Amino acid sequence: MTVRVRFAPSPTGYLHVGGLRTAIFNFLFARHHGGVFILRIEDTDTERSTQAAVDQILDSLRWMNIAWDEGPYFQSQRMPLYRAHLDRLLESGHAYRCYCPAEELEKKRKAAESEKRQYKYDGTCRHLDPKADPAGRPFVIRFRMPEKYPDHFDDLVLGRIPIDEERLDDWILARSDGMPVYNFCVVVDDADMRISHVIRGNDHVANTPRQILLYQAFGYSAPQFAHIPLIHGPDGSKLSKRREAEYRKLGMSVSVQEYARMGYLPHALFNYMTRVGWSAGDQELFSLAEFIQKFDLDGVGKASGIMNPEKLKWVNAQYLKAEDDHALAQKLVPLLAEKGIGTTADDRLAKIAECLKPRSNTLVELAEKATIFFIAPTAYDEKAVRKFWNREARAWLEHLVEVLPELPLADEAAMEERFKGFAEKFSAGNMGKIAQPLRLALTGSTASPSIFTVMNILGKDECRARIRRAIEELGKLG
RNA sequence: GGCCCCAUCGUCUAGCGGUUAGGACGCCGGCCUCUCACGCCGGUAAUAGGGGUUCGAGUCCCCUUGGGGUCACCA
Repeated sequence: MTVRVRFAPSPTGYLHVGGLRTAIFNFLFARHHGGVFILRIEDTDTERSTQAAVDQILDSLRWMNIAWDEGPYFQSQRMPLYRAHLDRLLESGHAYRCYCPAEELEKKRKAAESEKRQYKYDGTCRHLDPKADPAGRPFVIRFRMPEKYPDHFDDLVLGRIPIDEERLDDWILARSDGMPVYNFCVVVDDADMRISHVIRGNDHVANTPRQILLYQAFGYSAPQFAHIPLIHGPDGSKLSKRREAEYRKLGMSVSVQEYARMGYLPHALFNYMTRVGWSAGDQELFSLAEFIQKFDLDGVGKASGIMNPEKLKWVNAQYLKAEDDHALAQKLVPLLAEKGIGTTADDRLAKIAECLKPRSNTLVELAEKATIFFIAPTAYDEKAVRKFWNREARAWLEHLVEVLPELPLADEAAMEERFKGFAEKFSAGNMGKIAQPLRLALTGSTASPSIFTVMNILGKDECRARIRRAIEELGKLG
């Protein structure tokens, strides 16, 4: 049997990380088994579905490099298929028209609630003669619960799930406007698309019995179900778009595209998300090829996980360090442009990326640190000024400006040798005593890549200008 | 509240009857060092509780507790 799986988001907003994880699990499962990964947009809720959301979801998936093999299919374009299936159920008696007004049903529901009773549809229209339909009156289509049904189903990750205790009534298949409802469309579509495995969040387990009954009513065999654990926010509850403000404070988000904005690499996000709820021994970092080779449902745990932005950051830092310097430069260009720095992804920018990547967790951080190579410091760290800019420092910086023309800036190893000589002369061999005042002059702070790398990237002219400016400032200190 | 699911360090997890309960993030030390990082070395920290089963339970069963999910003419 060929594996066919699908990711079926509803386009009511951007792609959120929980959905992303479901997409990843399906994608990896398909690739691992040489199967087909299908994308289906569940837009039967015309009130809430938007084209903008569809675009955002597709963009996020593309950004994550999660490529689908079929689709996207849109449920809104498959009405004839649903109609035909509805008719089939109506004809076979597995469904019937219900004319109960929504308000009345709502009243009954409220009543049940106040009496602390479980609400169930009372079956008012269950035994109406289908031929005696009161023409013109609005109706919904309900499923006719069979007498007999399976007492459980087997979930690939959760195991045996009982359904005999399930609260099942004659639920609605199609709204009064004729639009079929989610629980109906999934089944028709999954059957029509010959889905072999339904891998989805375990917030869907309660829906599964109904869907299984529908398969049964149609005479279709049901796919295998795999309900993966949800990902929760730091407070332990389901990730919610409404909590976004709180998440932002913690350096996280529910929005996939937000991670792009925050400077995360798509594969880092991919790696992190996959590893919550799935593992293969002690390994933390996987290439896509490794994920495909190792991913399977038996590695999926049952317990839900909590999103940990700190670890995501670490994973991202790992991939940042491993990223090619020119590729990084490429990604940096637009971020620098936002800061008003116009540059191309040249060798110089690659060199900047190289020395900054072990010092950054995200692309945004990297771009931030990179500015110092384009814009001379306008202020100097006060504490550092007091500590490093003294009379000796001034003498040393003045000497440096003088000998600058003959220094081999491009040869960092040779520069280090020359500096050892300077250290002997100006600070009794203490490299720190000459490096720090210079670093302060060049960058305005006491933290930067190797001073030799900084000089190399800046070049002689820029170094001279910055050092002179520093000497000037130093002079004002008296 | 009914029903369902889950339960190993703060977090992600390994473990699939016999381990000094392992790894990772974080945190704390140390090393490296021109600063900051990276890296390396070390440390901190867990089997929710109670009953069983067994020669032997993190591993199997039951109960309690805790957490989560779900109860629409949403998906």
